[in-house]
Amino acid sequence: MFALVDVNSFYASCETAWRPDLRHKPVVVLSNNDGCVIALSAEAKAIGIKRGAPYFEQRELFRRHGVVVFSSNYALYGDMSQRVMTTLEAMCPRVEIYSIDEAFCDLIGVRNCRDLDEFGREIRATIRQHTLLTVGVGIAQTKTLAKLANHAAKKWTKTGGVVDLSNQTRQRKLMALVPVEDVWGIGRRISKKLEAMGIKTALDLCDTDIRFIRKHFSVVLERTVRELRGESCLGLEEFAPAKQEIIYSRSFGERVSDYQRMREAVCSYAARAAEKLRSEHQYCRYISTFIKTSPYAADPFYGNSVGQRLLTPTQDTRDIINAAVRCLDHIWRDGFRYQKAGVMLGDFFSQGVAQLNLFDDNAPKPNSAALMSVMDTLNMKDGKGTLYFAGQGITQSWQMRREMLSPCYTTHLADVPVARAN
DNA sequence: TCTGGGGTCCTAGGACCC
DNA sequence: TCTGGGGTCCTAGGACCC
Repeated sequence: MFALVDVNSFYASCETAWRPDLRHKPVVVLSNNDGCVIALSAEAKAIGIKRGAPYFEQRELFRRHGVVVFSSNYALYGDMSQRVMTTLEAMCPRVEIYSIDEAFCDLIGVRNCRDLDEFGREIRATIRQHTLLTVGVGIAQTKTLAKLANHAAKKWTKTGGVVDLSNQTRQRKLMALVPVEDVWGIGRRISKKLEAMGIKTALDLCDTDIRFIRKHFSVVLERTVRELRGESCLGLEEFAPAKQEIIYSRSFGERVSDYQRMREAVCSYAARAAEKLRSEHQYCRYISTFIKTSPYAADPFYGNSVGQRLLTPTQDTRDIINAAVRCLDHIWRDGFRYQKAGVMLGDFFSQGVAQLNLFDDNAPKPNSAALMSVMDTLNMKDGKGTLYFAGQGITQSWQMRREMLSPCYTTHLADVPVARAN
């Protein structure tokens, strides 16, 4: 038995938790670079603002309705997330953190001594008490059904935010009401195809012959159908498997047209990616760089990527910057207004030296581990960027926009204003 | 003027081997 | 007239998730 617990309007709720004056007001949070809307409070949803819509298109609507707008503040959301997960881990024997705002809980054991619905309500009350955040709880035999139950808990307020869907008659009753595109694992493309086949509700999908699904779709959808029928195919993954790749990419605050500035950005992104790699205790052998212009702009599109395989796995920022810049030099073209770049690391090893190679012009550097550890320690201590490489540049005019950033209430207390004039 | 970022899994197709 | 079969590995691209 699984419970899916997720926070309502997570990013927006993190912002209002620290601003009681904003309760019951329409609040939205923007993506990086203040690009589009990624989170909305209930009041903002009621106005008809859409998730994913570009900010600049809706600015007028926001102004008319007095919508309060925030840039995303991941330092705050990450810390609030940890508080929610810690509470869950104290209440449930096994927890899988599925994303920044949701977790699956294993209810085996709990089921023997507690009423599940009542337990769900206790989770909800405790998290609210600890964090001021409100969660929805869905309970069922499979992850996909638990997701469905959670969906129902959010949609129908009279459930009080908790739905126990372990009863099969209730499962079928609910599935008949849920459009197939709302099922976990069914995206836009597959729901279109299913609807064209006359499969419109979750119940239609549940009752479709498994051989038919297998013939027209992949094993992924087959699993979803089995899970809707109560056959558990996806287990609880309490310990996250090691990552297979690490990506660092950002849109630029303003378009980049000259090579020097692009090189600065790529060096910085490479350094960030290398930092993440070391925090995962991994070494990589594959490094790639991509750059692209805006797909929405009227001017001709250019996007390209190229990768390079090293002879020896590394976690040294200098190696990674070198490789990323060599890749950039392969794909750079003058005369475009670039919107975004990124650096990807792959082909991971848990130890550095696989085998020393006679022909490696990029051989392991002496004292590399000590140098990297000094850099990481310094940079962790006082936010980011105390110590950096010359190639990353000083002015960094390509940095992303975050014009409506809230204070990092829980992690950098010095930033929090005592009183706010407004 | 202005449209996010970071991941995973699966499949098809090509290269290569015997 | 007629030109095999089976396997692995790798990569790119599609689809999905939050």
